[in-house]
Amino acid sequence: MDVKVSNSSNADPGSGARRRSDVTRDAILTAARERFAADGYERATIRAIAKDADIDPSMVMRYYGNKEGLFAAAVSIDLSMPDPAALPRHDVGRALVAHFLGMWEENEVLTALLRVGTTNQAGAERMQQVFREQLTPVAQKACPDPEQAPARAALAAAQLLGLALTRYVLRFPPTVALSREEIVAWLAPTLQRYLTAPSP
Amino acid sequence: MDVKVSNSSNADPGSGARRRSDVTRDAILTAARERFAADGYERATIRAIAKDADIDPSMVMRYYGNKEGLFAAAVSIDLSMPDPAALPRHDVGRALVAHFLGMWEENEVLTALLRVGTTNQAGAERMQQVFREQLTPVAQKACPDPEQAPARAALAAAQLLGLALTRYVLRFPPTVALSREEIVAWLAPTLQRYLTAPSP
DNA sequence: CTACGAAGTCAACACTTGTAGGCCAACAGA
DNA sequence: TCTGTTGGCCTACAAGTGTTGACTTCGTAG
Repeated sequence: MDVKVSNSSNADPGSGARRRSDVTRDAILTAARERFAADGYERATIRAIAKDADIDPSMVMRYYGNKEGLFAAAVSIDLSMPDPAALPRHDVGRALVAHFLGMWEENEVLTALLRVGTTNQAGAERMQQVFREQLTPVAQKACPDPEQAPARAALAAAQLLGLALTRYVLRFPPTVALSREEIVAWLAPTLQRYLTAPSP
Repeated sequence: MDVKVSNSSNADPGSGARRRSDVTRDAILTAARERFAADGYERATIRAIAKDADIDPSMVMRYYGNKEGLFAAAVSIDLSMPDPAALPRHDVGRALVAHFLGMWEENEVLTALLRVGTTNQAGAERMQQVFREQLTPVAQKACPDPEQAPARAALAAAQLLGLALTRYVLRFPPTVALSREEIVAWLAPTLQRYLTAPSP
């Protein structure tokens, strides 16, 4: 229950006291991310994760308290959205789609969160939080009326998540077959309209 | 193993020999649909479904063989797409969005399939099949080059499934707050473009 | 070197899961 | 009425789950 806060991601060797166990902790997190991404919450068992990380299942409990704690620690998302002010307003749609495609392909955490979000309440809330905190600000800068930002961000999220769902989770063959350039070309005008066009 | 084919959904009282157990079979299917929609595949246990249907878990096994058999029997989807020929080509986007919204709100099976598809291989394949067989023909009639129909249908599916995901599964508040009319107004042009516009 | 705390191992727990098989009651045709 | 079939319930099992606590090993400060 009294799990100590990990600072393993804080790569500051000066102030942060690195513990001897940090390598194990990271191995657990890496294995957890893979399993959650591949199997979803229920089928990613602590035993399987521990086996992947080549440690004892009880270590997972010791370091992360319980399965939910492990999930929370494993899935911390930073969409690293570009500074909205720096985005060209007339091309924000294209920039967003390209950015998201890159994020999604280099980072399995997003797939993990999407898989878990559909089955697990905590996962769904985490997903909400990520998009609210990280996508809405962009919408706020881009759209004509700031009050509409949440709705416009939600529309954009629907399009982006739908693409991720069909491409990286359900793996619809035609969607997988599309090149990144084609996807950008098709989706950019959609995002552009959701974010900047006047309300229909 | 030798599960007999249910004809409970075939409401032909003349030829189809109705069995005494059909009411139980239907109760099981109804409960299964609810549980799969609410909990996904893993967390929808046979015991819970049986309890909802007010029968013994072993009945589920007897009638549907195993859990996968139950899922297959419970989730049979008919999007009942309107005849593509009857659709006005210039307004196919609006018609599609409206149709899908109606389908999704009256039929929890779609939510069940979406939830299960993200965790379960069989679910993902079933989902693929549904969209391939039922959405692609519409795209074929609507789009300029029939060869592009799968890709265009996939783009439309991404947008529609993304909306369903954020509205009915993840329940993003801004998406839930949108009225059906607003959703149609926003998404119709997108679908229209994905299906009918020239390739970008 | 020694002692102490951290890191890691092992075995077990309480529980849930899908699934199997035996048993009894209700029905239908003779 | 008797008999074979169908519908239904109960108990049980083997496997797998998250989780716990006691034990051993290791690294290091004194």
